Amino acid sequence: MARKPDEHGDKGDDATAHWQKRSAGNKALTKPRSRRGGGRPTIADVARKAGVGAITVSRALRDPERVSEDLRRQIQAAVDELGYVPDPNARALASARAEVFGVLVPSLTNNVFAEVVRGIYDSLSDGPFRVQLGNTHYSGLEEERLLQVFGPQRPAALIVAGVDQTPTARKLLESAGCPVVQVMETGPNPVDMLVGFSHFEGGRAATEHMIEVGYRRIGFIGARMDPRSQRRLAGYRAATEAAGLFDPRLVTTTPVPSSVTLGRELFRDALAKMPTLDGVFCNNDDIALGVLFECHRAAIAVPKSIGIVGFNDLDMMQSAFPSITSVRTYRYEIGRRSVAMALAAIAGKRPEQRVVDLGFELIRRESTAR
Amino acid sequence: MARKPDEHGDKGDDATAHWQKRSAGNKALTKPRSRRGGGRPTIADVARKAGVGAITVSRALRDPERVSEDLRRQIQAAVDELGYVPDPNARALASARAEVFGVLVPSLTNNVFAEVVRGIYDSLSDGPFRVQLGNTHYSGLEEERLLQVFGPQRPAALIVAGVDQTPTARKLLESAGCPVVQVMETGPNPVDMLVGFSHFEGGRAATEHMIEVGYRRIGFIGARMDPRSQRRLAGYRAATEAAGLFDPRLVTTTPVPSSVTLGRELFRDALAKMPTLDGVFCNNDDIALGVLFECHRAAIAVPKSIGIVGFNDLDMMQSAFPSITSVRTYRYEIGRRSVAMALAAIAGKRPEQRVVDLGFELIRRESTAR
DNA sequence: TTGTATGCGTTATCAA
DNA sequence: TTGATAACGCATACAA
Repeated sequence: MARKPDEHGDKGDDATAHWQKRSAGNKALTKPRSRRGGGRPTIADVARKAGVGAITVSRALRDPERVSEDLRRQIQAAVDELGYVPDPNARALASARAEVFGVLVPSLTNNVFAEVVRGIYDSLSDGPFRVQLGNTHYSGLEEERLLQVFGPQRPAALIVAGVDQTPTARKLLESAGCPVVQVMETGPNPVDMLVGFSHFEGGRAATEHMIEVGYRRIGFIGARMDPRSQRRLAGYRAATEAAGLFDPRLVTTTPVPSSVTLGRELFRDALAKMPTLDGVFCNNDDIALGVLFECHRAAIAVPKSIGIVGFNDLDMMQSAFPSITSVRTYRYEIGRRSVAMALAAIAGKRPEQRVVDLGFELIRRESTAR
Repeated sequence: MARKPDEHGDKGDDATAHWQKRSAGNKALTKPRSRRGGGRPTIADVARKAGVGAITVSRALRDPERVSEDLRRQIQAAVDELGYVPDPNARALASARAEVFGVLVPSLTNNVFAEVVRGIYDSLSDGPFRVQLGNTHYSGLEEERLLQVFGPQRPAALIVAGVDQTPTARKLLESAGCPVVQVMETGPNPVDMLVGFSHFEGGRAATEHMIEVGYRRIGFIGARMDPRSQRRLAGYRAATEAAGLFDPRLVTTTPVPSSVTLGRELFRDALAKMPTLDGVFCNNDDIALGVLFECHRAAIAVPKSIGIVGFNDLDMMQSAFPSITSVRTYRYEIGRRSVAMALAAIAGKRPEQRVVDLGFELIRRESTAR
């Protein structure tokens, strides 16, 4: 039952848009009273009304402490009456610094980064800072390009996902002239500040858990395989090798973007390649869910015949049947923390810890309850 | 197995950040050579190097047609050599128009809006426009506040989710002085332009399908219940009433944000309230998945004992076991289309159709295969 | 604590 | 087609 109506226009409206109408009668107003159509009040208007200098208004708005009680009140009254709002562009131009946080993430729809971004937004919604969000599509080149676009804007801070910037990107970050926070990972050489956790350790902990509860032919299934997934795989490998359980044929990966459906397919592949498989550590929760569904469909008992572990601990992991063991990470908190650190740096109080590891937690559930 | 390492600072680094170092030796350079530390090349530098006026450089960059072949080449050479990039803030100030799309969505993590946003970003990544994203948290007041913040920036266009703006918000949109596109819904009185689909018809189609295949005690389960969900519910009600099947006790809703876990709980509630339930139309796919999991857990046969229909058709619907019937919507395409319409309006070619209905499609799957 | 002069980098206006 | 001049709205530097 598809419903895709023909597109229909409005009844004959003239070609002029509502928002263009205003430019109609403005022709011969002789007075060179600004090119702007809007005629929004400026700081000068406020100053005049309050009977003070423009700079005093500017100060009263940005740093009330530095203006006497009296004037502050007069100015506030004038501001309210006129409905004055500072022009962020003029402000940025004059101060050589925009009240903007540049944020670069590899994906907008991947829930993991969406959570980080949400944390950033929530932390910034109070203050004067806007957010300039960029989608790198998991591409280093895109990242470079976006950094080049962000630069001229003179952002107040930069928050970027990951620690694997290209040399060019890294150089751009270092010369950005503002605090930089790398998020979602830990690593040895932060450009400036860093908040995240160890994907390697997360992968290792997940795998060790499976070994501990008795799984012996544990596969790794991973999609997209970005640097973070590579590190989870490395953690998996470290754990299986330590237990003498590693076998390259147990590893199934693809650069294809992750999805539940892909999880099903990869699991089928893995099983075909390695019929004795008795457990899988998945790249992420979508893949894990796909594995679970495929097990249902193929009537493979979970956790008895196959154990499953995911990564990130999305809400659905706890509700799945059986519920799925996963590595819980603190994405929202990472977003919040990154802003807090940047804000501190902007305020001149650089945080003592430039590297913050928020850790993770393995949540054991039915999918590995042997 | 939690791993939450103590936070550790860097080895004693002085309090000065890398990005502040540069301000060190700039003290007595006597020459009032700009307050800016960076000393990035300006349009004047390019003009000098190319031996032309600044305004010609400006024109050559924005509208090459209006500059002679010769000068254009010289200017381009100078630009490349100097690595000149226009300052967006200065540009915005001088032209009274920022190359920014303001985008307002109720949630950053809800996949539905994330897809719309992704469509918007992908459509805008080529051109000069930046995106200013705002999260309204499903609140009309937040929306007003964000609109007030966006206004002074003089955005080139505004894209907002939904058609239920408060009167104040609507006024702000109308007086924004730029094209406005409302997305995700259809409706009678667009502020300017509109692209979406009918949630009412989607809800009705889903319900009619369930009736058609033989379900008789069909419940509605809905979380969050934003205006779009309300319309889906209205569609459900229209269909059940038309068939003489409506009963208020079949409806289970909550303002609580949606999640898979919540889906399980609401389904339990619904079943307790109405043990004869034989099908549920869910608000969205997360809820539907929760219902499915709860059915598994309670050993309720799907689709035999209970039929399930979701909304939006996320990828996991096709992979679930059994696969879940859902109403497919075109979020990404809505995002792209909204940008295309805004861009056309900016270019002075307002699209003939100011209202675009992208429709939906009911995807029948195992969860309703009676 | 407050004000004056000036600059920020770019584009609109108008004339050539 | 090109250019000189004057905004654009605000903040810095410095003086009062």
